[in-house]
Amino acid sequence: MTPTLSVELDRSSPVPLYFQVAQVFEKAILDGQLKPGDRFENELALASRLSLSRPTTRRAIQELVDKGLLVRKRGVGTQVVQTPVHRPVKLTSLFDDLARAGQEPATKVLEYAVGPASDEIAERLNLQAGSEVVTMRRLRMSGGQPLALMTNYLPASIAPDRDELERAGLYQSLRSRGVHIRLAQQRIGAKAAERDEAKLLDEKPKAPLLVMERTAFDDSGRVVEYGSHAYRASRYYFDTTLVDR
Amino acid sequence: MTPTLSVELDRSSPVPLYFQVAQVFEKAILDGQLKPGDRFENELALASRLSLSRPTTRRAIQELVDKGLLVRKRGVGTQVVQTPVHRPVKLTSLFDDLARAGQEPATKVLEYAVGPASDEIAERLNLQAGSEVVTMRRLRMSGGQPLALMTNYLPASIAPDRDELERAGLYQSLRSRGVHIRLAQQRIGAKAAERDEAKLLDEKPKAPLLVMERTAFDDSGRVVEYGSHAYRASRYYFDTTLVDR
DNA sequence: TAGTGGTCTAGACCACGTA
DNA sequence: ACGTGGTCTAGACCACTAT
Repeated sequence: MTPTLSVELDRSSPVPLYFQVAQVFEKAILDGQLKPGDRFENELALASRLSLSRPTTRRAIQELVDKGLLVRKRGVGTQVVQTPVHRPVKLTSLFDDLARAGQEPATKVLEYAVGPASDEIAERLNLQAGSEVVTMRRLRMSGGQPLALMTNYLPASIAPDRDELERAGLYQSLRSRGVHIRLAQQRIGAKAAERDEAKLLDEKPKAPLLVMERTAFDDSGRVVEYGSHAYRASRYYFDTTLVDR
Repeated sequence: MTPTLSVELDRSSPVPLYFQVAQVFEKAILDGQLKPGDRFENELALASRLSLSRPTTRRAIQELVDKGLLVRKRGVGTQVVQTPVHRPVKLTSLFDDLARAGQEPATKVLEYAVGPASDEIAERLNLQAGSEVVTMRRLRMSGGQPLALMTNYLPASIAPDRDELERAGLYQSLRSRGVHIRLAQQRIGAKAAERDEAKLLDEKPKAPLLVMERTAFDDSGRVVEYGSHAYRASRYYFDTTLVDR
């Protein structure tokens, strides 16, 4: 039997109603109050029970479908997925991820340089050739061990200075400068470690590395950052959830 | 200047209006009719121009935001992203991807076995221990070269037979059996090739491989497939797009 | 203040799957 | 035939940003 969850809504809150509803059910699913395979209340019944319009209720449910917690089948109904996902994919940086997981990340800034962009970097950042660009190379540590070697390029106009970079992550620094990253294109692959990479990451030369290239955009659609990262294969992976809508 | 795109709608078509609208603008962006950085028509104007309601228009725009082609900024407007994404991430299999790219994939089925599931596989497929499971090991070729070594486990009740597997991809076979995959959880990492993997993939032992583990669910939330794939790092990568909503 | 996107309402009709 | 999700309408009010 599917339990009927009590949902308390705060209409004076700035948090959207659909989000409040989604949160309650997300928690119920992850807590196990709603079990894998359980039938979910249908939209109309739920809307009526919560005194909400159907579109608002529908949007709440859709949030959970997009997160991979619910599955809908036309003409049939909505059900809780058998193995609800553990880690939703979000638009955060590695630093944020680790900080949230309580891993106490630390960053060593190996290089921080300002200068005219090479043709390749100018193109990747969508800047005119020769524009001022900050190049940074950092070693991310976690649990006392090297985890990732990260090379990033940013337009000099928005790049955080070296001190700030040491304290916070790159993304956090950008946020505090009013730059809001809204979109990222990533390419994930693998390669063998070069000699210098291996040395920095405490791996053997030709050890397998997980590599990620990322281009990040702000809410005006401008390129904010291009990064090329290499992770120790033994210590990192990417989780993704794909939904067919 | 932002050109005003003419949009022809077919209200008798089974294709949703929001989708028809989204398609027209997606094509315009990818064709370059709408250029990176261009201001996009605002919702209300577009709705009125197309004689559509605002929610329908909004949904069309949202589709393109989710695909990483547009960026919206509250109080400001909507703009075309500087470097529109080339490959949207979809819920398809490698076979579908390659077929679409005209690479003429071919699959060699190395192993096809039916038998009781091990404890680990039973758990991954959310089946009772000892349930009948099909284990398949396949080598995917592309352009005459090995590309990926794929090991998959499926409940015997829905698994395609060996012949069908050779002809079509796994996902296409499942679709033709009425199994619709709606959700996939993926974990992407890297590792060094084992001796047997290296031999099959025409790589040296310890060569870097890109590995992906995937659990796929159907529209009832049941586990349909668990797969563990290894790709030659030199020949494959994953593209993903993340959007902050 | 004007213009934009973000949210919300209260209905409606249709398509699909199951019984 | 019935119940479900999928789509669509025609409005409304609010929050944020720039001028």
